Amino acid sequence: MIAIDYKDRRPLYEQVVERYRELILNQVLEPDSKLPSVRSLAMELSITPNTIQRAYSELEKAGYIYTVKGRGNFVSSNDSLLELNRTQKLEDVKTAVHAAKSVGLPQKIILEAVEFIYGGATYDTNSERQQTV
Amino acid sequence: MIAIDYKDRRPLYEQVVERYRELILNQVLEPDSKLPSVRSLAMELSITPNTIQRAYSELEKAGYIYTVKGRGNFVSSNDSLLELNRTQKLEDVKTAVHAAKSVGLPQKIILEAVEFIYGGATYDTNSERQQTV
DNA sequence: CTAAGTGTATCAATACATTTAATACACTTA
DNA sequence: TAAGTGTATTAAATGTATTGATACACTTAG
Repeated sequence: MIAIDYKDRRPLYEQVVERYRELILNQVLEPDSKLPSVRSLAMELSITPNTIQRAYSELEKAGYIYTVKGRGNFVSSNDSLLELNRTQKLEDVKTAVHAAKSVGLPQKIILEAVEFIYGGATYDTNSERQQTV
Repeated sequence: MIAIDYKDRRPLYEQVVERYRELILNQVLEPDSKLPSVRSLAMELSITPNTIQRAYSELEKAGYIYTVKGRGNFVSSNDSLLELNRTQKLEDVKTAVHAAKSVGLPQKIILEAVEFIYGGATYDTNSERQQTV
């Protein structure tokens, strides 16, 4: 399900946190579904269980998962986190657009890119198309 | 001109690189203008000259500045770097928009944000307004 | 109940990158 | 010549990540 990138300068535990954070926020993993056990994921990634434990404890502290001793770790259903993720994603767009404007990229280019990504050619609201998540 | 953020987890030298990179790419610093000397900037930021030296050598290696022994470090004029920066900024926008779409944000919201940032209400090309860099 | 699988908590040791500190040397300019 | 510049080197201190090895408590399956 996930992989470690040794070219990535970030710590291993942080990479694990990041991967699962995305999987959960993008609702690839359903609420209450079980994560791999500390030891099994450690085996799979060929790293020590301690590192996985650290990743899981961070995920739990941030509210992405909940832990049941003796049973395992499970995806928590947290609507506020999902909503926070949405607003964060919009902020990211704004930040990127600001940066693009600051280097002189014309508005037209940006608009074209947005339209292309959303697959439409009009500015209508009813752009409810199928999403290839 | 620049500042160190000790809450930032990244290394000091990398922060210095990042700040000057932006100043140069956004053309706040003109080509051939002189950067602070290794020792003076170290004094100003209350860190060791070694760290500044490392930052400057990275900036030079990447082509953002050039060095003259005994004289100092100067901003280099590198059009390809500026162009690369523009395309990178556009890529950043696309990446952010993709992420926004993937969490269900409607196209309309994105378009409104872009229009607001560019200060216009129309979709015309001639949106050559003054930029508050 | 027992065994296996689970999370949790420690500790020691190692490895690595960052940063500091202290020099020393070569070059340029006033 | 003196002061300011970049450059190079070495040593030490620091923080963090990671590993390895245990040990303990809990839950589930048999």
